Amino acid sequence: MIKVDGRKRIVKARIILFQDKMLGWFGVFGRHHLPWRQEGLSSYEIVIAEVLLQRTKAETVEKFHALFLETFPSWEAIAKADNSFIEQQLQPVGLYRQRAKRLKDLALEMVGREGRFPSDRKSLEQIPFLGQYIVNAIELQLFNKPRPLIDVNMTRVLERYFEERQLADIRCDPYLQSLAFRVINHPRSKEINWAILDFAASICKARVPLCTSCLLADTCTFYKKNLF
DNA sequence: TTCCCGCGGA
DNA sequence: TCCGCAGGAA
Repeated sequence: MIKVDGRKRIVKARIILFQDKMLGWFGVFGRHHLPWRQEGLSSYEIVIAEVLLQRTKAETVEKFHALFLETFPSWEAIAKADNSFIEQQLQPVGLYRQRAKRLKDLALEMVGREGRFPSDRKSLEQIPFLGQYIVNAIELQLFNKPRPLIDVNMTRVLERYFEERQLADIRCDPYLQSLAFRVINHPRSKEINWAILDFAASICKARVPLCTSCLLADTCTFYKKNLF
């Protein structure tokens, strides 16, 4: 590692090694079947998936999201539905009261915009329910820009393999933000993002990481420190 | 910083 | 039982 601006900067070769390993792993073990990763989805379908995925396991959303899209096929359908009905439909995935209210606000806004998302980041962040994560997800998936999907899972993987963050809030940590961007800044940005999320869910798990079946263990900071 | 919430795995 | 989960807003 090299010191830059008083902080250790991870060398490029280590980033490239991580990217290559992740892409290789993703080809074999990635969750390619997840419905919101298929080609040709509308912006509505993509954003609804992100809304449902908040603090909710992908496996849970997977079983639920087709039914939800059937019930609410468009922003208009949500915008004109009763709040109590939206709550009722969201109940199986939890966080249903908050989600229903915010989703309705978002739907009303999107009806006013005729379903089109603005392409600049500042305008996106003005729209209700669109925080840093979902804005990144929109830029990544709708506008094909390299953007990191920094959630607790990606954070855990990056902290274990590279180095721990400085701040409690992952959205405000400049080290984590810049590291994540370097890692996903690649022609196959979308796949690397998904690879890290899948890898976090099935190998680099929060409670019991499966280091013995991890292809990155030999170069992993966390593994070396804990000597599994 | 805290709350929101049901689900599934350990 | 308990813990953690593709976050955002107050």
